[in-house]
Amino acid sequence: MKTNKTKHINDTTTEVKIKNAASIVFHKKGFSATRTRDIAEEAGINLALLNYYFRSKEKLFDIIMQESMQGFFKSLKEVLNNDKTSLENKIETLVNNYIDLLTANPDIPLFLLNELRRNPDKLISKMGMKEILMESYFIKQFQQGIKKGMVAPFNPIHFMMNLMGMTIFPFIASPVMKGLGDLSDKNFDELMMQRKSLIPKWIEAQLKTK
Amino acid sequence: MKTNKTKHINDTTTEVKIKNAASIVFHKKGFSATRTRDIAEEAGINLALLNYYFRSKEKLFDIIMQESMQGFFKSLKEVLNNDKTSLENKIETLVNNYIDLLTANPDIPLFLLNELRRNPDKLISKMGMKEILMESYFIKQFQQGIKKGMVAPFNPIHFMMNLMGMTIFPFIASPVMKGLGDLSDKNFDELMMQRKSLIPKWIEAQLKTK
DNA sequence: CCGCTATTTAATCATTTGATTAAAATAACT
DNA sequence: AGTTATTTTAATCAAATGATTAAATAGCGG
Repeated sequence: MKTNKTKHINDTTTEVKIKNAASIVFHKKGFSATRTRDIAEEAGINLALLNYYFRSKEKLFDIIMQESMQGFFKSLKEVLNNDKTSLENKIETLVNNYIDLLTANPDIPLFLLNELRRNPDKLISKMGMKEILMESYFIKQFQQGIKKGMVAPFNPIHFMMNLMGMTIFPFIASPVMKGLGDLSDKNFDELMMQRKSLIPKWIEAQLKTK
Repeated sequence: MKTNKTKHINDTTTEVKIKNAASIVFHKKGFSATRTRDIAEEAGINLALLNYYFRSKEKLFDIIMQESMQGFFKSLKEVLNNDKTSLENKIETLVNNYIDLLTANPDIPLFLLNELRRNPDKLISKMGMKEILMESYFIKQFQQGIKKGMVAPFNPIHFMMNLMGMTIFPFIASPVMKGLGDLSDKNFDELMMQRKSLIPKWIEAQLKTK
């Protein structure tokens, strides 16, 4: 089998080339619309190689999905659980991180959300979603804020919906937004940069609104 | 051809049955993942009928897409252009309308956004997106608000991103939200009902935030 | 009832597409 | 160089799938 890695001293392994290609194509077209041949072409390899390295389209997809998912939620996990930063700082950091991430990879959220709908339970529970938020240091700070009267008492999931909605949605709906606002790609990116500082202010105004 | 409708005195026309079925299946699975056979089965008709009434899968899809799109933006158009309602009232009405619409049809936004990415230009320009917002009565009110100092001076597209983000995104990302917040379907719907009154308040707080 | 048209069906095609296989090429190692 | 293991290729398969065709059925005016 493929135990020996010393073969490819040059460049990247064929396996990695395939994974990178698969990532690009899957992200852009989703599972059903991508042909294994598309991936092979993108990777510059023969179709059979794909089935040689990964047993099937499904298997390859699962790997890409898993990694994309982890990549996406890694930042969320880390920031929410940092016990050295304030609530305000967490908001700023999250917004900044995600706007940067999505400006560079605008296809990821729609990809994830689509494929999550295909089988919600498996991936959601596997990622330990519940723990990410509800058992985070952030939640403690949020509750504290409520107790002290600094934060209006509402379900923290509303907060996440607002933060993610304002941050992520514009990327998902970018064609609509560009259409509505008559924006060029450059205009759009500029607006998103502005939002790095705007969204935290808006969120903080919300937190105090009762 | 199919000029005579007197045949089907009962129930709905076969053509309508197919369209309804297509709408359901396309909304749920998207273009690539739906098989024409799925639609035929859902409609309770023979596969060949689908190609008899609509010449191809593409043609049928284009019709469904067109109607879904119009259905979705109808409310937006009307509300934004109503010259008898206040800014605040428009916000409330939009949030209420869309939360009701999406509670009943949660699959629509992801469907639209997916297929919009497949060919943005055609549909966006066809819908007259630019006019919907930038030439609306709403925009005049928004500018007025800025002049009077009641509204902070930022690009109104930010406002749309926030409104739609906070309203629509939770439905698109419902599996994630349910996971993060450990919510049952019922819990989720209850939260969304709460948001009908929360979002307008948050938006108004944002409008004043500078 | 007859003849005509619209509708519906069953059977079949042609293409696409995921997967496999056997052979060739390449690298690794002695 | 010779031998073995690994990687890559070309050719092919089988199933899925969109589409077509020709025949059957049903409604309707005369």
